Amino acid sequence: MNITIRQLQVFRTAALLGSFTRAAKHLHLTTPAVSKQIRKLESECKLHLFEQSGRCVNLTQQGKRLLEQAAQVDNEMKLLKQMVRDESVGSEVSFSE
Amino acid sequence: MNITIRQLQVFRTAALLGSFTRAAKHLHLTTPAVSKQIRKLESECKLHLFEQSGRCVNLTQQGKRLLEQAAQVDNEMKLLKQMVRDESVGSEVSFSE
DNA sequence: GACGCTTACGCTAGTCGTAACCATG
DNA sequence: CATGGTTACGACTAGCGTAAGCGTC
Repeated sequence: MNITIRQLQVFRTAALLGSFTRAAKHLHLTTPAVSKQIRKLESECKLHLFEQSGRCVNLTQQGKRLLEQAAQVDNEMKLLKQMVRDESVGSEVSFSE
Repeated sequence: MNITIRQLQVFRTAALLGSFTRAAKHLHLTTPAVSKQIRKLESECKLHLFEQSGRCVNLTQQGKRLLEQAAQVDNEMKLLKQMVRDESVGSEVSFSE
């Protein structure tokens, strides 16, 4: 069970946008990259996250639950990065990113 | 600013055990691996995390603050993994890990 | 036939271990 | 001189892009 922040980030984007292609554009990636990250996450979790109905993808029930929890993790991670940013401003030159 | 779960995990272990070598043993890694992860995390955050006093390492003030926030992230991540584990048990065979 | 997800293949970057090095007690 | 952190180097894995394939409208 090796879940990465990156996988959750890609998963969340795809879930919220309802499309791998749109998620890819939003993250400045390609569709295959998104597809593979999702697939890897699914194999790590041993869960079906998306259901392909026609030409668009929808979250499964398990996917929805994971999405909620992933949002929590993402939120804490955002707080951490914000804190890091505040700290580094006080001590040395902060390079814009 | 590309911070990974892995880096935070290694950082937390090293901080709590007060030693890179002990952290390495605890995580089934080698000392250089731990040292490099910490160093990479420091360069990503642009923060000094550890202060080497003699032959043992101690957290700086910034390090202590990061440790607290890292614990929050780790906690949410643990909840996520727990949730995943519960879900996958209900749907298919769960391989022990 | 256009759009969207998937698979195959190659490349680059990240991660780890072994070995050698340096500093401290 | 024993212990602990760092640097150098090589091997392995992961992540991404391009190209080609397949199904749906």
